[in-house]
Amino acid sequence: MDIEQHKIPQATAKRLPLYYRFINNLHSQGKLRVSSKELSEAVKVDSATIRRDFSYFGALGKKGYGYNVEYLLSFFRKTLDQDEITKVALIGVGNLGTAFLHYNFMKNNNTKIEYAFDSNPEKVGTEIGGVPVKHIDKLEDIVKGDITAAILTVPSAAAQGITDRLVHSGVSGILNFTPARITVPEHIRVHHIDLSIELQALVYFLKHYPLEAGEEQEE
Amino acid sequence: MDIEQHKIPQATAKRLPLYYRFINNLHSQGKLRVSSKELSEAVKVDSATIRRDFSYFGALGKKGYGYNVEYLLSFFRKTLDQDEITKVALIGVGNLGTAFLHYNFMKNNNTKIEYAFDSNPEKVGTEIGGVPVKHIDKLEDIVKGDITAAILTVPSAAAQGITDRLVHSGVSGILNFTPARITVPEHIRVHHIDLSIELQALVYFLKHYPLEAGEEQEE
DNA sequence: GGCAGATTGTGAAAAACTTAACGACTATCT
DNA sequence: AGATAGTCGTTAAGTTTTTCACAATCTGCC
Repeated sequence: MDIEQHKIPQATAKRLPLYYRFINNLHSQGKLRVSSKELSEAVKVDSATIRRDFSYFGALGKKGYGYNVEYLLSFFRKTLDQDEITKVALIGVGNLGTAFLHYNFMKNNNTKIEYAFDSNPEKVGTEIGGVPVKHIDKLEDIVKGDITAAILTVPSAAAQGITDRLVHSGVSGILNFTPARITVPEHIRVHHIDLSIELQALVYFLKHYPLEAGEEQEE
Repeated sequence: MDIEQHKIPQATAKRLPLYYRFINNLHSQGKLRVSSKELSEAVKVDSATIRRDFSYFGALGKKGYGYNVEYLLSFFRKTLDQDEITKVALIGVGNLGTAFLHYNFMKNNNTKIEYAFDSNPEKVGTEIGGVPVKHIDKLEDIVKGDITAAILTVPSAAAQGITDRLVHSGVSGILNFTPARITVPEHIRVHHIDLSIELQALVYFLKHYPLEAGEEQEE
């Protein structure tokens, strides 16, 4: 089964959590069916792309009818949540880290932030958004063998050092919010999200790609 | 000149701010020249892609030599900063909003957050990261005609309402950090960044696309 | 039961993006 | 001066992603 999964395009994989959330919304609103066109308007993805994305998983809909929300939801739950919850650690309880901890993650979600780490003694020992804050010195002890992924919200000067310790403690993925581009062994996956770059890119697009009626938006 | 700019692929445009920052770093480290290979290792983008990206702007480098850091920097400054600074407003001074305000934006940057808005009377009137916090009721008065883009860091229930007010006040771009997919007229550009989806996508990739030696990383 | 209208799933084409490969050129070493 | 190693810009090939467009087929109504 894992072999076949490889046929799902990465672009599709990135949209799955988005679909999942909106289907969840529809379900809690009591909606029974939805068409690719409706969904398209809600998530801002072309309806043909949605149908194509869904089709990678087989025939989830019915012609002339659309998709059954209940069925779609249970399908996504099975596909995305897959067995067990992924345990995550968050490093760096500044403003950004705190924002993450307050996010209501467990809703519709296959991930749980188990621990946060910081070096500030005023924060260590407290609990934020239900997540205990540990001292950064304990990183290896606590993470080792138990945690799969890490969210990196430390100052960029500390990024590579903490990364090395995370890799050494066996995490397989890092969500890097620092401006530093961290270096990791080949088997570790890193996604970078850089707030400053996102803003600059938006501004560049505003200046150089003014939207005319009919042009579409992208992520 | 603006007409020709349209030939730059969007994928390239998104990488420009990243290149810009690293070239800046190199420059402040006193480095005089850099090759696409070196740069590739620093920013984690294939060296051929970098050469291709740069080439959209003409011949910036010298064969057998590489790129002159000083020249590259002045070129990017001209291209990205383009005349004047873009004025930005931030709506919602929660943890995420505060993180943004503390970001050192003006460094290497063509954008400035001029005002923040919130409804909390304890925050209104203060200044965070050098940015004055105004009451949300004043949004239209202050934004109108002066502000080009907005960063939306409000609770998702408020997202569409604030969006409508921003559009009405004449902003052309919105960086939306709420999980809601907002609806705007066609001439307004929206970039969505959804923290929860980023985490879920990372986890999905970890489970279904385990990295082997030789596979590459993407954003 | 039958028909009008709706909507999927997908083949095929187009578009967008990345990567490999190489000719042309530079710098430096001996 | 010639040899060597390094590097760009670009052509061409490859890959991935999006979009079009429509037959197949289901629903809902009469």
